[in-house]
Amino acid sequence: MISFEGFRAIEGVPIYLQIVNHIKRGCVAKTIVNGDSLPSRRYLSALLRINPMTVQKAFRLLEEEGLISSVQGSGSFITIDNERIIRIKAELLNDEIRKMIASLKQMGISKDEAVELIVRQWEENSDE
Amino acid sequence: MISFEGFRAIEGVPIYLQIVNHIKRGCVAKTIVNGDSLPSRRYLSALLRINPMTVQKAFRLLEEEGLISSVQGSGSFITIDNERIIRIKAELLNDEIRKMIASLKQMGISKDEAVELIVRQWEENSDE
DNA sequence: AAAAGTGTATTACTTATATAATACAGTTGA
DNA sequence: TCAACTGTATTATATAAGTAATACACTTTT
Repeated sequence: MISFEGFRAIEGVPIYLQIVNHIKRGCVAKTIVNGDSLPSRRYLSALLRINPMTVQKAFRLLEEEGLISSVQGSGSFITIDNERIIRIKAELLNDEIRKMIASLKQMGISKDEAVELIVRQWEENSDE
Repeated sequence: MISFEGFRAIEGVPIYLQIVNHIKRGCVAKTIVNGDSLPSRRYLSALLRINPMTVQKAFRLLEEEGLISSVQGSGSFITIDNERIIRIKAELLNDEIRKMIASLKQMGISKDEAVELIVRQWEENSDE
């Protein structure tokens, strides 16, 4: 069963998208693998204290992308292969880093400054 | 007059927030300084091809934060001091880097991998 | 003075996000 | 069998984001 232990909602980002990203990032990190079962919509909505329909929206998107498969009465499970994971990894990494670099450049930060700040902050947020 | 030449709308982020951030980041980068005048709401809305009320919302937020001052009939201009800029810089940098690190950690990326990816991508997006 | 520019305010509409309450259909397991 | 779980569907409501049209007050410029 896929875990949502470390899941922390971020304000300003739609929760259904955060659920989608949680799954995608887990696949990239190999903490989620093909065949893994997902918690039920009702269970997850109770765990995250959100509406079942919000979970349903996230699961529907994942199903439309072909990352999960759902069976009425039974449940949902991961359906993904390595080739797909590699593409998702590249896509997520590129988006995330590109946005941050664009932002820091707009702030007049140099490459070396950026690396310095990132290295310093990498350890700091270990426990939060 | 503050320039919006390099302004590129990012999908998924409210435009009024992007305008607010454009001003804040410009202040941090010192490309925008105290006393600079802003384009009028109507002019900027035409330039960015968005509704004047969307620009108004961004300007209202900036005014509520005390970063700009508006005079009816005349225009709007930047009102900010160095102490404020330092605080905004720390705030923006921290938020941006923290979010990226959190995301990359969820993807199982190591610190060294992250630095490598960022350094490589830093030059690549110079001309986009 | 008057036109043309400024900021500001109001109302209405569309879409997205999230919640809420039900209902129905299929599977599992005691 | 049947209760308890699954996924799925519908309808309604609330808030935020963004667009749209219009109006008014003020300042600048001619």
